[in-house]
Amino acid sequence: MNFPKRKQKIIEQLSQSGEVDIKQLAAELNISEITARRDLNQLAADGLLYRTHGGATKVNPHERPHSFVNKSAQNATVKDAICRRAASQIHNGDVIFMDCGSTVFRLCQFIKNKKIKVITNSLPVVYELQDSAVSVNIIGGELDKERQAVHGTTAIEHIQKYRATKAFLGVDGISEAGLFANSEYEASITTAFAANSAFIYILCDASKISKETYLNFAGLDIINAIITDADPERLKGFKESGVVILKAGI
Amino acid sequence: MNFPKRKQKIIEQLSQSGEVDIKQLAAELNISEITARRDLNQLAADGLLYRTHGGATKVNPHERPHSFVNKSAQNATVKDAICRRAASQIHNGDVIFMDCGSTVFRLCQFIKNKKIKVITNSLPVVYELQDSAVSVNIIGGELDKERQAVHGTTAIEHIQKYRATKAFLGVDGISEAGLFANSEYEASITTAFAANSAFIYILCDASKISKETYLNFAGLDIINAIITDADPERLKGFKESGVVILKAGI
DNA sequence: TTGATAATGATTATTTTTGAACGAAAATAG
DNA sequence: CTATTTTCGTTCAAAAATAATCATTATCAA
Repeated sequence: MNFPKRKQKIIEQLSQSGEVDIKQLAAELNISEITARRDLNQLAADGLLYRTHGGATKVNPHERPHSFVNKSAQNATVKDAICRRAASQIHNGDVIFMDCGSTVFRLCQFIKNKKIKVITNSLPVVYELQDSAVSVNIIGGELDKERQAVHGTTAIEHIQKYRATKAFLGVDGISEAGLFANSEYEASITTAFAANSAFIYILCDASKISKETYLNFAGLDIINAIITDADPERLKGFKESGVVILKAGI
Repeated sequence: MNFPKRKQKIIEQLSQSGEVDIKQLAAELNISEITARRDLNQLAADGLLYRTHGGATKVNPHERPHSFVNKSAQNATVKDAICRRAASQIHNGDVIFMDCGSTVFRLCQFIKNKKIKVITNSLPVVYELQDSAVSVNIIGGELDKERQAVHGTTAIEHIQKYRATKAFLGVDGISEAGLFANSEYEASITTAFAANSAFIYILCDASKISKETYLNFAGLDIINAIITDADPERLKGFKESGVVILKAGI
């Protein structure tokens, strides 16, 4: 039996019973445990299930099936690890900026009970923090329906009125040359956030490291730290810019 | 049984009975007390419950995300009739203000296909117009979670930057003495909308007519028209202020 | 056939999870 | 207020699961 066939069986059983077990899966599909594990890992990487110790469970049977949540399902485990690390940096009383990246979005679940203020241009973040202890400040301006976020000159002016203790931002790419974005809009928002925050964290998974794409809108000097799952070896060059590297344990 | 599975059980029991006990949990899930304790600690760290000595309690006794929807569903037919009339006043190219009232919210469904710009402080309106032809501009500022709307000085400043052709606003009461609101916040937002719009409509069902409540924040002179299902006889006195009465046919 | 590539399995080292023990802290009873 | 009981956190060890590495097998094209 090949992988696509097995994948189908796994998904099927998962949707029925809600969970699968490595041992039982190996026996049932007549494969070794290591292969069963590899299968589950691959499916988890595609966001089709949540990996657990010894097996897997369905993706969020409890959470609201809102269009917001879907986009961020890719690489959920890696992103969650990064966000858990990020959340440990946030303490009661903080005022934080959050931008509209899918990684940053997953930070919401870990800060719901903190007594902090969040200033954001991301609708999914607003929605997610609606029933939480967090005080939310929405950045005003034109709504970009594609990205479900606010942008434009009004948004920039709004940001400039506020000062945050910490900013948690995503990028499309980052290298020793600095930060990269796929659009001017994202770049200007990120720059504004960075200029008005005391400490700036970049959240990015390994795929963004050393990736140079479209617009190099700022140098590494405007940020203070990078939280990532990537091997610190790959980030050695970054340290010369005084950027702190925080490794997220998966 | 692994952690995600246990987590699910714990949350489930918590939402039912409101509290869990370490000993009972350990016996029920067939785990040691120390593991039960660790589970509760982790869930508490993620803000999913409150840790107590010997157990845990629910974190959010008030489930209120439906309150807005419920309120908006009351008198639905009447409100829809009012909104249908209001929608007939809106044409392509208009720039309109919409506030956070439950009546105004129902206007969304009638304008989804119009090529207009909507400027609003209401989150439900934003969500509702997400997949529509309408270009949305969100007013920035502090989020009032109770009313799911933005308010505060930043919001007022934001409104003052824009000019609308028409404004569609709700009130808590209206009489010959003018407009009434239940809070300063709503009053200041309504005033700001009115001051920056060329033509101001008030949407209100019969129950609001001649109702004087709490704060009389403005006279009838700041508005141009009232769209209502009420008998025009009851509104005779209003016409002396130059206000147009538009009767909504049920 | 032959070589290259991908999938699978086996082995080992590492990590995670779990439970037990014990002193410290908190709640309760007297 | 003190003593007792309960609960908590920490440390340590065992067991399970995992990741990493290497070997084997299967597949496919030249």
